[in-house]
Amino acid sequence: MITEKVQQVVDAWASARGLTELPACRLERPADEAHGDYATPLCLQLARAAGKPPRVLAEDLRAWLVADPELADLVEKVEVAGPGFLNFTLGQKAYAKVMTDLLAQGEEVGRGERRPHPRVNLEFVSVNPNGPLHVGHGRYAAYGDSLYRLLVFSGAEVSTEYYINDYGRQMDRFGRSIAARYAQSLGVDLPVPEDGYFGEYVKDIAAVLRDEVGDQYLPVLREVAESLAQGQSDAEPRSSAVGGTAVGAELEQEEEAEEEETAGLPSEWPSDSAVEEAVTFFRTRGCELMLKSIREELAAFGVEFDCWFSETTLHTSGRLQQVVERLLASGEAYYKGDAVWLRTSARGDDKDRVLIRRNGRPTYFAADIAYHEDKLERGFEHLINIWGADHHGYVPRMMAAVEILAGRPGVLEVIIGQLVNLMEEGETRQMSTRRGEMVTLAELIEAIGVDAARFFLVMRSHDQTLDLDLGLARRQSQENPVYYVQYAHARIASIIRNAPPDLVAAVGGDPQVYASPYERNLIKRLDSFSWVVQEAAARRAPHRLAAYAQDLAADFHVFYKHCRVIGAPPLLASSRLALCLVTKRVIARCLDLLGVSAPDSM
RNA sequence: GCGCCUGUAGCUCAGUCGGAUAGAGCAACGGACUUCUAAUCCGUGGGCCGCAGGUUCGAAUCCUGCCAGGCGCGCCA
Repeated sequence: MITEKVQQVVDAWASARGLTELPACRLERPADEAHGDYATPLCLQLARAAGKPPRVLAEDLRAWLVADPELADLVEKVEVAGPGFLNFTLGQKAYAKVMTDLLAQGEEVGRGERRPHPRVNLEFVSVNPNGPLHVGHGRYAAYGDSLYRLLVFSGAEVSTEYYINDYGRQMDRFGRSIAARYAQSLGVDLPVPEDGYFGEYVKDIAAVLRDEVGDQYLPVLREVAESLAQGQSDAEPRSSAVGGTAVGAELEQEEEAEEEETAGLPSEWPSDSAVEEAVTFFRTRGCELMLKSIREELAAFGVEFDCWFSETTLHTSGRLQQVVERLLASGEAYYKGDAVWLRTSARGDDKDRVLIRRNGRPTYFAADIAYHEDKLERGFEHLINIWGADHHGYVPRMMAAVEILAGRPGVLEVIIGQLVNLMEEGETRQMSTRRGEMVTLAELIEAIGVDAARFFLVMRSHDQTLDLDLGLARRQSQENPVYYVQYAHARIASIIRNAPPDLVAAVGGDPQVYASPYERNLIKRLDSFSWVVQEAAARRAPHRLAAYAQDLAADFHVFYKHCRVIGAPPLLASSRLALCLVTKRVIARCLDLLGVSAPDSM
């Protein structure tokens, strides 16, 4: 509030002095209390352009600020300090005014003005439906969902989306793995393919499908098993690559690196129509079941999506072929060496990329282009994708592709989240969906609960790799800062419960008195909430909300220690209760934006 | 080799796109419950902001080079 007022006067002053190129007049909270409640280095920044010493500018501006009657009412004094800082000390009225303003905003305190444009599409998680969510995915789920809530609260129009990679060889392997477990459970020794999925969850899916179809697919799989037994002499074990730890990363992708392209099913399995049909069944149903479980797990984690988009539909609807044809027609794509390429190198990529392979099959990239075209056609004006750091090499080509589709740059924004480093009692632990070695999100939630897990996963910058030691997390969950914040909320709820009804009813109607530094610090913190929201949204940095919530809780706990509410003289009591009420609302909002509950008692 | 991210207290990390004496939590030590919830509060100790230059009134922040760690660089998905 003070910031806006000061900005007005500064603008007037600047235009009167003929100063343009004005940097934003930031009011900072100085570390040293001797420097007032707020300070700005504006004049230092302006000195060069103005051709005057900063202190001279500051004195001049100070005169303007002091002369403004409205500002003079709020600010006790303005001082020129140091090399040219302007320090503001707030007066009594400023605190009452801020509080009146915050109270009037009710539950919506801090919410930004609604901006219907640009319509934003936010895609995140998008885990392949061939295994359970692990904690790495959990980080993107927590981050993406908090970002979504934050963007909406800051005023943006946002829709969330999960892209289902339910097409391609990865899914075939998944289907064959389920088929093998299905056969095994019925007494047929059909081994899981070497490039298949070995996790226990595959057996669970197989058991469900066995209940669904009985032994319907057993004969055909028995034939497969016999055929494999005959020709197994040339099978050689593939070395098991061990990559980094993996969060959005799927190790299986590395392991297939040198593999030959094959059109249909992998070579070991006979490729007749009956086998294909069986595999299709297990793949399709397995994918559905896996997706269902992923969906339920995310919902339990507090994460829901507006749209679940299937990659397969891009292939079956013809959209993929159509977009490639359009790109060829416009000259953005071309034939070379029997393959179709896209001119991404003309738009910042290292080289052009293949859309349609020599063998006629489209690349994953081509499907992604069709997908993003679909997003644009659905009316989205800004596309945000959250990817793991292991996909950052893919960014330039996708940016180029969307630039071509949209006809202008800047439509696609890719946020790269760093990975989660899994540790077990200090030892690095490798993860692989294929081998079924992972710490699942469900495990983490079971160990420390949704609130602590979400807070932990989102409280650090997404640009920072995150170390997670499950054993340590379990032991230290009581130290999770989320409880510190929640406790402040519960304490306030308790005060409100214990307060006389007439006191609660009177809140907001009284003139307010805030004289102590504990009350004033809390008010200043609350006053900055809307700025924090806008800043966190603009920088795609929900972790700032976590930091803010901790600061706010700390300010409250100190206030609580020193300032009694119930039993204080009536005017003071209602003023303080108002402060409690606003604090409670802001804490609850912060926690909600982080997907964390705000309990009334602990 | 090239590209992206990171390097801040013993540990985990903030640091408001260049501001005043670099912050918090945990860990260590010492205090505070007869009062609205002690999951709290108060105090103490702890730092070549990876290293070296540069830009300027001013650098953890911007630029260059180096060092270290993570990730990536397919007609894989």
